[in-house]
Formats: sequence, C-alpha cells, structure tokens
Amino acid sequence: MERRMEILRAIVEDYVATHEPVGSKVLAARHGLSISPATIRNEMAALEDEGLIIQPHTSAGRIPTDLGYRVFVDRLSTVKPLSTPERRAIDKFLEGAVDLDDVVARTVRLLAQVTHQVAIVQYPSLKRSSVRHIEVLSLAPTRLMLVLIADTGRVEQRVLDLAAPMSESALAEMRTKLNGEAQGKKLSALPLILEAFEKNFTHADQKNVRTVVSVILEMAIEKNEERVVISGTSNLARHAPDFNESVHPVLEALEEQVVLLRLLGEAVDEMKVRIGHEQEDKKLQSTSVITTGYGPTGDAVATLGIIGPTRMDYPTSMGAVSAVARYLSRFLQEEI
Amino acid sequence: MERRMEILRAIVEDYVATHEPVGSKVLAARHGLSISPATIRNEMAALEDEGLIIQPHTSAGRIPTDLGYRVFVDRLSTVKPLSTPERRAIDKFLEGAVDLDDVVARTVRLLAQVTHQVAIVQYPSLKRSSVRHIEVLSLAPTRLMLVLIADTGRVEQRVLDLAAPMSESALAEMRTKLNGEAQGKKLSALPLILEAFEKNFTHADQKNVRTVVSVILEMAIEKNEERVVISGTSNLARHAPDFNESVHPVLEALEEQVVLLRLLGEAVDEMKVRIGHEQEDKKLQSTSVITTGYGPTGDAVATLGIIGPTRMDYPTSMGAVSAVARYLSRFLQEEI
DNA sequence: AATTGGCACTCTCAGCGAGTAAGTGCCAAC
DNA sequence: GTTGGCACTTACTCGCTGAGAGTGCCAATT
Repeated sequence: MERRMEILRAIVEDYVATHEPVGSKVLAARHGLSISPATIRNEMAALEDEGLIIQPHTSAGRIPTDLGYRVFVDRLSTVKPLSTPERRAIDKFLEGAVDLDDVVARTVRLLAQVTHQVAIVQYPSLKRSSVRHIEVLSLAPTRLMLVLIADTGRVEQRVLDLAAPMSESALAEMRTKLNGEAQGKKLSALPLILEAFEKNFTHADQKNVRTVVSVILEMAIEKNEERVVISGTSNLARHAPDFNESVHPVLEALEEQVVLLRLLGEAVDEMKVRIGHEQEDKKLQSTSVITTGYGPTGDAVATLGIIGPTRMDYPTSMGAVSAVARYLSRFLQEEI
Repeated sequence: MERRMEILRAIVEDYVATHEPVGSKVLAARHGLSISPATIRNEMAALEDEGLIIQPHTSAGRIPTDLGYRVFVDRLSTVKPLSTPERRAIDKFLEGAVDLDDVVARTVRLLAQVTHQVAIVQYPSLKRSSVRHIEVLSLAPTRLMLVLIADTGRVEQRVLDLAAPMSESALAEMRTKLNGEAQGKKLSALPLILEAFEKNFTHADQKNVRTVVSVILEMAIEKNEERVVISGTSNLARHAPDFNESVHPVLEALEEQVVLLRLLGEAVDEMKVRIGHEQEDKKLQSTSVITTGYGPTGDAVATLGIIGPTRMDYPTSMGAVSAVARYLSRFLQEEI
C-alpha cells in the first residue's frame, strides 16, 4: 500500500514535470524505484481501479485524475520552502509600499510572478475590521464627504448631498459623537450602534444626520464590502493546452467578482486546496485553486491565493502561497 | 480608382464578417458589384501591388493588410451609430453610480460588453485637474491623513507620520492656508505654489509642514498620477486564432500599466485608431486600438478605448467607443 | 482601351494506408 | 509476490492522391 502511494507520487511528479502521460518503463528508470516495470504495471492497474489515475487511450501511459492529485496533496507532509533569492525578492517587492492599496497591488503582482500562475488577493474584509476613525468634511454647504478608516488599513470614502445646509457647529458635534460611538467597534456592529443615532441631535438636524448614517452603513456593509484584485492572467495562456480546449471560460469566470469571492470563501487560517471538479464553478473545473488567509494579527482578515491548471506543482505553489501570506501579514502588522 | 476603393471596402467587410480570405467570385456574387470576377481580379492585383491586400497563399483569396485597413478606416465618412437598445443599456448601466470609482468601473465593463472587445478606461488625469479641496485629518498625535479632492471627482488619500506632534491649532492653520493657496489651482501648478509654503509657519512647525507638502506633491504628481482599468480580457480568447498563434503576449502587454498608458497616450478630443504594426509595442502588433478622449467639460481629461484583433468591425467599434465617451462625459458633467 | 470568359496552373486541405513506437495486460517462470 | 516475455492495441507520422478554390494570363468582345 505504501509502495503504491509512492508510485502515485512518482506519477504525479513526473507528469507535472513533463506534461506527458507516464509509462511504467520510464517510471522505473527515472525514479529510484527498485522494482521492475512489470510490478509497476500491476500497481498501476490497482491505482486505476481506485480511480486515482487513468490512461488517455489504451496505448498511452497514465495521468493522475483529480482524485489522484487530491490524494497526492493530502499525503504531502511539507510544502516546499522558497529559495533564498525568492525570499529576498518578496522583501524587496513589498518594502516601498505607501498604503494599503499599494501593498495589495504589489502583493498580487508578486504572487503571480513567484508562482507563474494567476494570483488573487482580497482586501482585508470590512466585516472583520473595526472603526479607527470616521471623518466628516464639508465640501460645500449641502455637500459632505465621509471618510471611514478601518484598523486594517482600509479607507472608504463617499461624497453625499444633504437636503438642507448644516451648521459648522452641528457638523463638529456630529463628528465627535460619531467617533465617540463608533471608534473601536466592529463595522458589522455599526447598524445596531447607530440605529437611533439621530436622536442625539436637534430636530432640525435629524434628517441630515439620518442621511449621513445611512451612507456610513452603506460604505461599511452594503457597497463593495469585499474587494478583490487579480494579476497574472497571461500565465493562463502560457499553459493553455492544459485547459479543456480553451482559456476562454476560465478568463470569463475570473472577470466576475462574485466568482472570485466565492473562490476565496470565508477567510480562514489554514491553507485550502481545491482541485478540478472539487470546484463548484463549471468554468473552473479544469483548474485548481490554492488559498490561505492572512491578517496583521495572526487572525485571518482576508484571503489570497492562486489559480492554475490542475496539473501544477502543488508543493512549490503551496509553499509560495503560504510564504507570501506570511510576509504580507507581517508587513501589515508592522506598517499599518 | 473609386471602384478600386469600393472593392477594398467589400473585401474588408467580407473578411471581417466571415474570417476567411475572400475570392473574386464570391465578391462579385455577394456584393452588388456589377462587374465580372475577371475585372475584380485585375483590380485585386492592383490593390495587391499597392500593398493593401495580400493572399496568404497562391490558391487563396485575399485578405486586407494593416495598410488596407488603414485606408478603409480613413475613407470612412461616418461611424455606425448604436442601436436603441444599446443606448438604453448604457443609460441603465451608468445611472446608479455613486462615485468616480464606481463610474469608471461601470464604464469599462459597459464598453467591453458593447464592443465584445477588451476595454480600457483611464481615470481623469490629475495633471489636468484642479484642486477642489485639501483636507488634513489627525489620526493620532504624530499621524495625519491627507485627502486631496480634485474637480474631476478624483480623490486621493494618504496617511503619513510626522517627526513631532503638531498642535490642533497649527493643524487648523495649515488646513486653512493650504486651501487658500491651492484651491482652484491646477494640480500641475502645485509644486510652484507650495514651494515656500512652510515659511508661513513658526519655526517649530516648519518641518512638519514641509513633510505634509512633500506628501501632497507626491500624491498630485509622482505617485499613481494616471490610473487605468481594464475589462473584457476574456474577449481576447474568443477570437484567439486571430492573434499570431497565441494571446499570451497580448495578455502580457495588457498587464503592464506602462504599456496601457502609452497606448492611451495624451488625452485628445478626436478619435484615434491605431492598426496592427502602427503600434510601437511589438506584442500588440496583431491588434488594433481605438481611443478617444472624454471629460465633463468637453475638454478631454482622460482617454478610453478598446483593443481587439486587427480584423475587427471598425465602423461599429468606433461608433461604440465614441458613444460611450459621450455618455460618460455627460454623466460626469451632471453628477460630479 | 476596358471588360470578359476560358483555361492552365498552383496550392491547400482532407482522407487514406502503412509503418512505427509506446505502452499495456496477461501468463508462465522464478 | 515479483519478473521477463510476448501478443495486442492504439496514436502518431509520413507520403500520397484527388478535390476544390482561386489565381494569372490571354484572346475575344464591346
């Protein structure tokens, strides 16, 4: 049994490296297995019965099935660590970042470059952020700008029009009370906290305050609650033949925010690998996705990952994803 | 001569529609040209001498060269207007937009959808914007946030750390004077205007003020001065065989901001078409690019456009690009 | 002088058959 | 349980051929 798994491992590694179905003879030769091709053939027949490998046609070697990759990945004890120059590259890539947008943009490019796959990085989730500061600016008598700054570094802003002008003193009062109520609180708690907020104000101001509160809630909860950036789509075309006929459906799927968000899922700490048909999305069933959470505090506040052909180098890719997430978390902790 | 151009037009239209080299016989049949295939063959030989069409091989029909498309486009007197449902779709697409980010994001998706090509939209250029408001927020004793609001709707923000704390009154003074100096001025004029700005302050504050000014200049001039968004890359894969062998280099080029910016060029009002090898970028020489400027005031403050295979429907695509730019300009004028 | 029909010529493309190489499954021997 | 041997299956690569498309050119026509 153990030997059979060893053979599966060899098949996966060989196939990933060569992109060609692997036969019993080359397997015996190339890997240091001290057994004959005939024995390997017997084991291969068993592996095929178990649904872990198939032959594309009778006279060809074997290739792993999605299930085969799954077993391969599950039996991995360690992911491959990055090389020193790679680690240095990460440091250099991140070091000049000036704000969150910049960090995220750099990270996604970095991840695409290191893995040679499509990379996706989610912004820290507003849901898991707390309010650091809410600012209210008066741009014109009936026009305000709201700026919401979260502890994860996210900054959301919106311009809004008021029905009636608001005095500078009322504005200042609102600003103070708003921060008094909201600072340090989870964004997801804001609807409850600000429910009757306008009661604190004179009747004349209540309508305006209500408008402001509704926009704040919109920023915090409804609107682009989750943001995702993507990079390295050209890598898809590089291993084009891997995808059933065409990269088109894959590209199409990656253009939809909804799909990406579902792909990343709820942010959790441990690394997740979804292989081929384990994916719900039909268009992505010739791809595998590796994701992991990241966050300044150690708790995951968002997810990042890569998408590539099912025939990918899982140990190396998993190593890269995990390393980039770790570097990013540390960077956020120090800088934001 | 006129007839010869008529034949070129027919070849281009036929080839764009069918994707197949067009021969003299079908040309005579399909288009209402009242001349015989033999005559057409003579004219075709002439067109080939002029470098406007070629045959892929001896026994095939003719296809237009880049130069052929160029002549075809230059002789277009009118672009094709959009259909009513298309126009309605544009209105509907834009109407719910809440801020500039939203408008730009919707526009780029819209343009990709209408043209079935890759769409790119540049944010209004900061260079061509004026200062509407500069805000300075105190997040912590030595930590400020600067918000720069431009008249084109762009909002840039940055967090910075001060070397020493700054009093609330000094901050207020800086805010007032900053707006006094800068409001209404072109962003490109800021370096000159703020050159000796710190002289207005007490010696104790000068260092901090200098820091703030340098960050403002960075926001206004150096950093992401130009931003570009892109959409519809999956459309590339749809007409994949059009590109020399692979979409890979094209996708690669489109991932580089620098390339995109060069592609869009300086914002100018009139529509520009660049065809195949007219492009400087080697990777894009199997594509054509259609761009035009847009802006709330009628003056172009930025550029938008599409990228597709050289074999594209120019009249329709040009119509769509121009229409979307017009709608966007009007929307910005009303809303921002 | 321009246009047209006819025709020989060229070239691609699809289909076919044969030979080759790879790899398997099975069986008998170890 | 492992191994070597062997017959069998199948994809892939050529070269070949015939069909089809389209041209260029020439002589006849208007």
